[in-house]
Amino acid sequence: MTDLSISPLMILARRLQAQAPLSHDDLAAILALPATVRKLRPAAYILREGEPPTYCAILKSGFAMRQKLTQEGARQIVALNILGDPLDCQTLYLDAVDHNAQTLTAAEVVTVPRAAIQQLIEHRPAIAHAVFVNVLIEASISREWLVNIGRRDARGRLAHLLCEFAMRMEAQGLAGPDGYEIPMTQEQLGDALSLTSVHVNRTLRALEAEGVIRRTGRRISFESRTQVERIADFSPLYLHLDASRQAERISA
Amino acid sequence: MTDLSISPLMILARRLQAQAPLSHDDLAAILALPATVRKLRPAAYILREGEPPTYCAILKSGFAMRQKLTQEGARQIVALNILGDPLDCQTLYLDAVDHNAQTLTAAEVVTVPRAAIQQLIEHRPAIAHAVFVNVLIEASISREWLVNIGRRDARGRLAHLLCEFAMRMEAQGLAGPDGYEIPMTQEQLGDALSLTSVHVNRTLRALEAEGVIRRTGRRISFESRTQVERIADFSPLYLHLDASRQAERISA
DNA sequence: CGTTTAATTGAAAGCAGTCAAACTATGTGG
DNA sequence: CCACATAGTTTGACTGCTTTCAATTAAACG
Repeated sequence: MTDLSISPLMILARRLQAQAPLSHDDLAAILALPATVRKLRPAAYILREGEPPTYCAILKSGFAMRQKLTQEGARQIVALNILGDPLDCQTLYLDAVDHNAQTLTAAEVVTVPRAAIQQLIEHRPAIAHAVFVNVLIEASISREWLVNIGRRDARGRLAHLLCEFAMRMEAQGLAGPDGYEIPMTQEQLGDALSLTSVHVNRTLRALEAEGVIRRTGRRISFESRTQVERIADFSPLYLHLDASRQAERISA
Repeated sequence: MTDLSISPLMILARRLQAQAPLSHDDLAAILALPATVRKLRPAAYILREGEPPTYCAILKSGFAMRQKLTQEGARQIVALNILGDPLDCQTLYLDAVDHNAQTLTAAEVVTVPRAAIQQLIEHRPAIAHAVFVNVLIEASISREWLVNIGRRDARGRLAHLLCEFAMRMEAQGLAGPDGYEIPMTQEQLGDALSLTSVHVNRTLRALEAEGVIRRTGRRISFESRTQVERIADFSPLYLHLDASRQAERISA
């Protein structure tokens, strides 16, 4: 956790190392990547649907989302991203970006040319493995989101998002027992959950009134984590955190 | 299209070749994989949530789906698979299967040990590339499904599925201008679209009454493809078929 | 401070769900 | 070849969760 002199590429290295054990050579290769850091304001676009992918961005600070818009202008948030998440491994080998990526908060992004990442993957199996795992976990999360939006009512759906976010934040050391600040408006929560902001509001207050969560501004904490997880029908298998934790232990 | 003597692994080879140009050596390596063919009856499980992944299955004939169940027993179908689709590249590098895979119809599946595929990927960049593309396209489809379920009403949602399925079937040569037979009951359609079978029925009949689709049993054909695509807000970018087509042209 | 954005609340409307029943197709055994 | 069973489709009436519309309050920001 020394910080100022740290290479921005350490963010990427840490994430990949969490997914597969990397050799010193692998690490060195990652740290030798050409990288630039960009500071972004809230709601800034990182990727736009339809454009050809040219670089890969990793979130160094702040929060981001991926979203798609329908013809009628309705927005569906299809993923949330936090510290260390790569933002366009999802189009690493595709010829067009199929969704938009946008910051939720002010954020810093480490940018690496796509070709450089591709080369790394081609020559270093361990890195290929780690990137692969990252992509697979994201895919798993979006399957769970389908279940969440498709098969749970507003209460369960919201509770599920709160549980997922808590667990992912905790895995990055960004949340503790006192909860976390959720980096989105109730309207954005609605866009992620396919609810209106009005109903998100009512549902949040209902969970609060039930006494299972507490809120202070956008800070969420759990009065009874177990209760919320039961309401959410939450089982964390789909996050595949064990794999990461195991790899972390190995490489630690 | 010579058929009887054909190796079941040609199914896999064709699919991968459609995603990235493969050398003769790559092809030979694929065809040398240890493979077994299994015949499955309708509704047979191919993968179960929670079990450790041990092999990779490719659909040789028939149709399959991936689904997850909630605690309350509601089912959400999160993906549909047709000829040539690999069924568990989604857990190729994960330690637990996070969803169920099940046949829709009678089907044949080519089964390859996971370790063998992993080795191939490690030693052959072109194959790694092709498998990666497959996984990324699946992820893209599930993002579009999130939009579909989250942001379109029953009419648009159903129309969208009909368009997507038509296009994917056509890409595999399984559907022509006379439409295609959709390999699922209205209840299963409902499980894929987050609708009840009752409402799927009403919506299908409405589309038929509108005069934009025709139905004979489970055979669907389009009276006006353009109209249906407009209703569905369908734009095929997310299927990333261009990449496949390009690669096919190159390798043809 | 004034202005804008976000959160909150109430009342009414609507899309899809639920429940229940009839109808059709398919398949099986006698 | 028919009677029966089973699975799937179709239809109607009613209910309800969520949306829509509208207005108010609170918070954030320059």
